[in-house]
Amino acid sequence: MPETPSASAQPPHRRRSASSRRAILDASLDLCADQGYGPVTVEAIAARAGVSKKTIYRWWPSKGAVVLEALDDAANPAADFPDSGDLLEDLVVQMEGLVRGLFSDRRFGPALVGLIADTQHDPMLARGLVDDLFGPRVEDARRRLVKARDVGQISQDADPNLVIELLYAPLYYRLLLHQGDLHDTTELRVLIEHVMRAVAPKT
Amino acid sequence: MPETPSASAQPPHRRRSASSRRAILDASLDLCADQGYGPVTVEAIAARAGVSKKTIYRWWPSKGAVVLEALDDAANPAADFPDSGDLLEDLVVQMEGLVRGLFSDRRFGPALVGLIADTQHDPMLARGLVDDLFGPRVEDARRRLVKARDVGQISQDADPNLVIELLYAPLYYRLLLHQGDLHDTTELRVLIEHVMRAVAPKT
Amino acid sequence: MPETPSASAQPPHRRRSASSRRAILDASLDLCADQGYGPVTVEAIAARAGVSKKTIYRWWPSKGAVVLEALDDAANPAADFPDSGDLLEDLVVQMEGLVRGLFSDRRFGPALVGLIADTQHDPMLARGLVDDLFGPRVEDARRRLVKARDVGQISQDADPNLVIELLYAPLYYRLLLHQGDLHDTTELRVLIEHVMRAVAPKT
Amino acid sequence: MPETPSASAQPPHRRRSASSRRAILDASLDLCADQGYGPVTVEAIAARAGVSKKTIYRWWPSKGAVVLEALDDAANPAADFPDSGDLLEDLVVQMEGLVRGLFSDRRFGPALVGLIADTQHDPMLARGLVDDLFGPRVEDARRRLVKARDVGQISQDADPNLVIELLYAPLYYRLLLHQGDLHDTTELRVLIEHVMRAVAPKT
DNA sequence: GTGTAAGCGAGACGGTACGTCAAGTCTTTAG
DNA sequence: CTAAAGACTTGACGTACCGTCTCGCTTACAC
Repeated sequence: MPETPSASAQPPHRRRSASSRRAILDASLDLCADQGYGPVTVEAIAARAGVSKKTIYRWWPSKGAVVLEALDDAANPAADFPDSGDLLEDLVVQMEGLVRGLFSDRRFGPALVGLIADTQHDPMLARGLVDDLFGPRVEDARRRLVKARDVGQISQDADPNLVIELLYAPLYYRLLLHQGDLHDTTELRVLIEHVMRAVAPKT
Repeated sequence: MPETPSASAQPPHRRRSASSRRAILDASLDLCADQGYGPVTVEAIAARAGVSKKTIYRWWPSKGAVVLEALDDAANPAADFPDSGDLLEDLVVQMEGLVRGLFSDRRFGPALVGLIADTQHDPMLARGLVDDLFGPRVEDARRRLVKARDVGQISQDADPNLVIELLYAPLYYRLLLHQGDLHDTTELRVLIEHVMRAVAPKT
Repeated sequence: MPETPSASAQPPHRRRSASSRRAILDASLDLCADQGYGPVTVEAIAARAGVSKKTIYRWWPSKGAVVLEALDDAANPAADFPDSGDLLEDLVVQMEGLVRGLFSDRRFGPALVGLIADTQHDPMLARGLVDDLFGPRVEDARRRLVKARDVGQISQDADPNLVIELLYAPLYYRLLLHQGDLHDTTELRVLIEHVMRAVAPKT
Repeated sequence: MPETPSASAQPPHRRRSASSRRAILDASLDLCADQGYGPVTVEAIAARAGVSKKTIYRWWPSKGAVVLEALDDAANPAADFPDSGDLLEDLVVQMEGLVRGLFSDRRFGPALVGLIADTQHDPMLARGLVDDLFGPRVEDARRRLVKARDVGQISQDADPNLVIELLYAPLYYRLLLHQGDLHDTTELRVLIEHVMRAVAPKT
């Protein structure tokens, strides 16, 4: 019997410092909160994290990549899409959580906006943003909507992707142009109700 | 009243060069088209416009202000919101024009996205963007929607501002995240129809 | 009749700052005196001169070029080779001055030694050192020796270049290997007398 | 007393790798030959020797110390000063050997020059250079000259140290300033003859 | 008409940050 | 315990732009 039968050895990096990584990710979001994304520099992240620039450049290609990983890392815990059976209430709950993160936590909103801007001239970063940060979360929402459609809560014709855009795009629109609005839950509920009306099942 | 007889109170600069201004605005958009907004520098704008940096800094406080004025300048001609009486068709026409500008003309989309990003750490620029570029155009749309509501084409309860967001936010959402999609007019029409259904007048 | 007939206009740089140049040259020698040539950095020169690094790199290709110009600049005043008719006394006077500069002024010796070292991997700098710094001074000495030979003070067979090496090489030898010796004038005179004996005219 | 029975009191390091040492010394001279002393780095030496940087730093304090040991090691075999009774011919033979090493072997000249430069800000290295590399060889020469003086081949007044400087300083002078000259044996013989004339015994 | 003062091109300047390189230290893994 | 591998902090490298600041030149206005 061969030892370690299915074990495949792949030590890609040897001994990367977990504490440095943590400090860098934390520092990057803290600085975004303080000054906004734009003025943040790799130099400043390194200084605040108590880390050398080289260590940052060893593991990330750019400031954007650091912030992206930091956001992904920070957002992970709040991942799962609720599923109580009541689509409208589930959407309210999920989007309220998102809004809280984007608008209230000064660490997330500015960071995300700046990141989006950087993707305009950094295709790799754009890939990362869409695939790693937005992708899984959009997929969660899509699954929830497909399920709702299957049980007849929304119209058979409704395109989940379009619904997602109708729901979430206004959030980002406000985040970008009126940084800090939409604290009001009522407003959010009104938005969702409108979208639900647009895709209501045909009687 | 003979005060300020012939003075029309606008001699702010006495001998500003119109040709330099043109060259600068053109150069800024051209460079945005070539490389995206981020990598564009005042230095490069000056060089391409055949102008000294000093001349740029004399009239604009930052690269963002230049690009903002350039966009405003370029977008002005295509301003007026159509009003044929048929709201849906008017929206289709107007939004198709907008989409064409944002997605097809490589000079506008990237410039606008980068501009939005810069507003995150430049409040003056944010004011300028909302007041000068978006403001008048949103107001046009709002007026058209109020009129449609008055004649009963959409529900009395419908909030024009919310409708505007439902319509336009998805455009910007795609512009930012999937730079280049939504060439398809059909897709655009589907979006508008959904929103119209959300605010359809109650029978 | 043409005005300013032979005047040729050639403004190579426009408005180079003389005060920055002075500050940079002074700072470079001061730092050499403090720490020796090796540890001196362009960064430190810039900081001490109150000047930006860019200003240094605009006018000089390397630290070595700065120090070379600084040395040349500082040594210029003491240029002329004495000529009293008495070769031996002239040599004593001239070499004493040189020794004083190289061994006593902490700014010159270390700077020169480090410069020589850098020439080993910088051919441009080597050219500059030989042509600009050593060249004119060696030529002065050569002329004095040729004159002495013409009037029969040294042998007709004596090669001025060899005499120069016999005289000056020991100085540099000590400078490099026993940094700081040879304060003693007597010792210097003994050296010169030996060399004079080697090239004494044949009776 | 049976303590430390066969110990000959030299276990400073218990298991130093002789092959690593050889590889490091060789690599350091090879790199000096390729690029000159200045640009050589400990990193590059380690890489070329197939050795970790730590191993170099464990046994040597600096790049200079490595190169010094490498030079000493390489030069040792050719050490002994010839003594045929004819001082002039002995000098020619010895100095020709030296010149061959310094000027013809691209490994030695540049390495030595760079080393000398480093001594200007590294007193320990200066000690090592004078004591280990130059010291024994100068002492050899001094002994030969004292012997020549004792048998009346040179003047009783001649200071061996001064003679050494008159002979060897021009070599280093040329090595430093005209890297690569003096291949010509005739020139060398002329130099020696001049010095001999300077210290010829009085009638 | 002719100063004269502004706009203008050019570009040097003091800075900040870039992304890279090497120094010298330290830790982990293998022998 | 030594050695390789290589991650780490530090600090300088040489470059790119920033935004400010003279320079002369041209040019439109006010005398």
